[in-house]
Amino acid sequence: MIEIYLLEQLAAVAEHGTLLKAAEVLYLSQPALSRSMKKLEAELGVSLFDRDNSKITLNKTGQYAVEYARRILELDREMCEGVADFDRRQRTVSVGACAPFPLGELTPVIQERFVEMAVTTELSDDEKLLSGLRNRSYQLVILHEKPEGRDLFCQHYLEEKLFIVLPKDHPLAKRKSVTFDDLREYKVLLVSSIGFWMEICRKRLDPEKLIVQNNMDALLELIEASTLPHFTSDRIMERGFSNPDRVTIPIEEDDAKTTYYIACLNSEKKKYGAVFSAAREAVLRGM
Amino acid sequence: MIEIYLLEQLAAVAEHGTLLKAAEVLYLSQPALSRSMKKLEAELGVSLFDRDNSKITLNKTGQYAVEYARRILELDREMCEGVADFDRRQRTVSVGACAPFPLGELTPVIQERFVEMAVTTELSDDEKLLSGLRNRSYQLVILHEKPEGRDLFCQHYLEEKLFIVLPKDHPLAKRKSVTFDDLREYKVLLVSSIGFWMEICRKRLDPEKLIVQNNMDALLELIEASTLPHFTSDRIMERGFSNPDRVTIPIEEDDAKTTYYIACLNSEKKKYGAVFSAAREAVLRGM
DNA sequence: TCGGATTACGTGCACCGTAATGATC
DNA sequence: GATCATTACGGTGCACGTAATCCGA
Repeated sequence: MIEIYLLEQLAAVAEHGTLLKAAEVLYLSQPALSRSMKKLEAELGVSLFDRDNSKITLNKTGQYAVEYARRILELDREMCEGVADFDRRQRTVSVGACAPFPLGELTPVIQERFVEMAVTTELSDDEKLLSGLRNRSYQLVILHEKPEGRDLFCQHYLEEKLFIVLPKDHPLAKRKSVTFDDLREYKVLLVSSIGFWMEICRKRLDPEKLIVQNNMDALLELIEASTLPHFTSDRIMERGFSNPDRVTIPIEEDDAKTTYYIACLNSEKKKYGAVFSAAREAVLRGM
Repeated sequence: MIEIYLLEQLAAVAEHGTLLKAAEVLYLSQPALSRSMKKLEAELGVSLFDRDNSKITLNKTGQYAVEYARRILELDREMCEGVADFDRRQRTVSVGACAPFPLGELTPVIQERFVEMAVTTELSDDEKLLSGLRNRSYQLVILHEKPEGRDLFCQHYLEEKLFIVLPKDHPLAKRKSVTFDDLREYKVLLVSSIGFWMEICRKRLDPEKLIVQNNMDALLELIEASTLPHFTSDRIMERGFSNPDRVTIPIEEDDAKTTYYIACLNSEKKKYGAVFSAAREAVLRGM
């Protein structure tokens, strides 16, 4: 069998034309390369070069061999990366979600069931989440629309409903409820990592009026320091986050409430079954 | 990069289950294999086995790696054979023909133009000759039917006409010409290597009456020693083969005469151009 | 006690580099 | 005299084997 290092050297010679240049690139001496090429020819039982006593050039057979060499080298490289990648995936659960709240809820549930494994999380939109699920970039995803497809296992997770937080002297502060249209004329504080909610805000509010922070801490500072409106949700409030100096008003719109679904590949339903049931129980307990 | 010998060892371990068995098969000691597998894991940066202190079994990643290993090994093997095969083809012209006479004529013509190369010849039927031409098993073929296909270059070669050779006292000896039907009731001597003529004989004569020799010498002996009819052709007689003790009568049938064509792949027309023109000239000279 | 993996240690070969030689421009 | 391949020779790393150890049925 031909060893890889010989194929690497052959490929380098093919690429650089002379033994000298190839040897430089390979951090090797010409004699070593010269011998290697001879060895290669001996092992294959054919001559790969036309030797002109001061110049070697690949002959037809040599060119043919180089094609094989490149294919084998490519496969070898692919193996190195592929195996490492596969291994990493074996030890990590990648969770993708369309919104931060359900992700924050689900992550500890997963971690609890897969103590050995790393849990990585990511926000994205439903479409990318689904394709990522199918190409194994994600093992679990949280969506805000029930997905199609017999290859998927999907379970209802929880609901979330948006509220607006206003200073007490805000023109809308006395309202029982508001709509997105009511809010259109006001500036609103937002953090960028809110998943699909950002789309909703961009669509239903005036994009010019959105003051978006990349950093959660920055947002909290601004909430403290300013009197600008910002969003919250029933779920967040349940977790005890509220501000007695402000009023919190529900947004009465379909766009302001959503249902989350957890999904995985049907083929991995068994593996993640514990997560699904734990998630269901957690929701029931929380009610 | 992972060397081939490590992949071979991995594949053997995967195949035989234990290091011990695999080591035997590989003519290697267990320690060597043990180290190799560790080295492989180190180079890939992953663990491939579950080690149970007295038993190693491939884990998921290991199984995944084995798949790659097998693919790479297969490609490496394919390279060894493929390159040797390619080289052999570079140095040989394989000629296939449907009949021995034109093959015997053309072979020296080819050899003259490709002095460096080996010329191998083979008899077969038109169909196999054409498929062999297309899959590069033959570089040149001699057919008795003009082939279809834009990928082929084809040139008329020569005609051949069949005669029957009879003892002077044979019932048909006085005839100016005969048909296959006239010959049906008589035993006929044949040699097996006559290409497509054999099909004609089997179809037009009584197969039971054909006395087929595998060996040309055996045929010649029998021709001398017996008074059985046998075939010859205008072309063979031109070459001076005739027997004054016998009469030679033409067979007046379409099936008893044929036209030969030489063909090669269009893509190799340039390479074999000299053969085609030399063949044409030889035929003209011979008339 | 046997099957099977690992550790420890010494050895040889195969691949490498340096230096010299050859060949062509 | 450049450039580039090959031959010659001496060095070294690394893959190997042997022997010893460990562990579980």
